[in-house]
Amino acid sequence: MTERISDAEHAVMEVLWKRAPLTATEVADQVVQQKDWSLQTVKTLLSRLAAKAVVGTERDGRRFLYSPLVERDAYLTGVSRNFVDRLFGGKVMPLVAHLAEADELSADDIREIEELLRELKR
Amino acid sequence: MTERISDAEHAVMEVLWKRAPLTATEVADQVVQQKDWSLQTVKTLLSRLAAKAVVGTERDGRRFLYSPLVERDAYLTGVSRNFVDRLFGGKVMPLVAHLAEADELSADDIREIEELLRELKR
DNA sequence: TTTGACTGTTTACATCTGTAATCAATGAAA
DNA sequence: TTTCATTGATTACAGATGTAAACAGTCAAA
Repeated sequence: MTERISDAEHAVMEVLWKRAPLTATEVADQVVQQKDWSLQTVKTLLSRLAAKAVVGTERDGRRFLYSPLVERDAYLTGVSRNFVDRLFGGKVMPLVAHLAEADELSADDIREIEELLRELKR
Repeated sequence: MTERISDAEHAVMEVLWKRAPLTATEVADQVVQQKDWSLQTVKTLLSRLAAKAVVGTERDGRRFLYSPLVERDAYLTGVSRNFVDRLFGGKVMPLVAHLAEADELSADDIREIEELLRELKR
C-alpha cells in the first residue's frame, strides 16, 4: 500500500531516482529543465513527499539531503498494476492488444516484446 | 486532446459504454452494483461529464437520456498512451518487461500475448 | 556585529475530486 | 386541485493537487 504520488511529485521523484541524495536546490535545478516551476514549488513537493515518507531526509549542516525511500521499480509495479486493473480488467493482454490495434506498436516493438517473452520462458 | 475523466467519472462511463442511452436512474442502478454511491452522486458525475461534453444529453420528456460522446477505444488509447509516455518513456516494451519481472504475467498471459503478436505480424 | 544569501517551514489559494444535500420544476396520483 | 415522487440544477464541503509567497533561522561575508 504505497502512498500515492501525484503527477507533480512524480517529476521530482524521477530526479531523485536518477541520483540521490540531493539538496532541494539540486533537485530543482534538474526539475526546472523539464517543468517551469519555481524553487519554492519544488521545495513544497519535496516536503509533501517527505511527509508521506516517500523520500527521506538527512541533515547536512544547514540543509537537507533528500533520497527516495520508495524504489522506482516498486512504484512502477504498483501503478502499472493499478492501471491495468482499472482499465483492462487486470489483464495485460487486452492492453497490449489495444495498443497494437491503435497502431501504437511498431514492428520493432513487436519484435522486442517477442524476444522478451522468449527469454521469459527460459 | 480528450477531456480528462476522473476515476469516479470513469465508473459512470463504463456503464454508458456498455449500453446507451440511459437515464440517470438507470445509470445509477448499474453503478451502485459496483460502487456504494447515492443517486445524487451519480447525477453529479453525469452533469460534470455532460459539462465536459464527454457524454451527450437528449431530452426525453421530463428527464434526460445520456450517451457517451467519447468512444471507449479512443479513451483507452489516450490514457494508455499517456501512461506509457509518462512512466515508461513512451515504450511499451519496458512496461511489459516490468510487469513480467514483477511476476505479474502468468505463463498463460505470456502465451496469449505471443499468440496475439503472431496474429499482428500477419 | 550587522547584513545578506540560503534553506526549510508555514500559510495561501484556486481548481479538481469525491460525495452528497437541498432546491425547484413538474408530471402523476389521490 | 392538492400532494407526492421524480428529475435536473444549484450549492456544499472536505481533501488532494498545482503552484507558489511570506516567514524564520542561520552560516558567511563584510
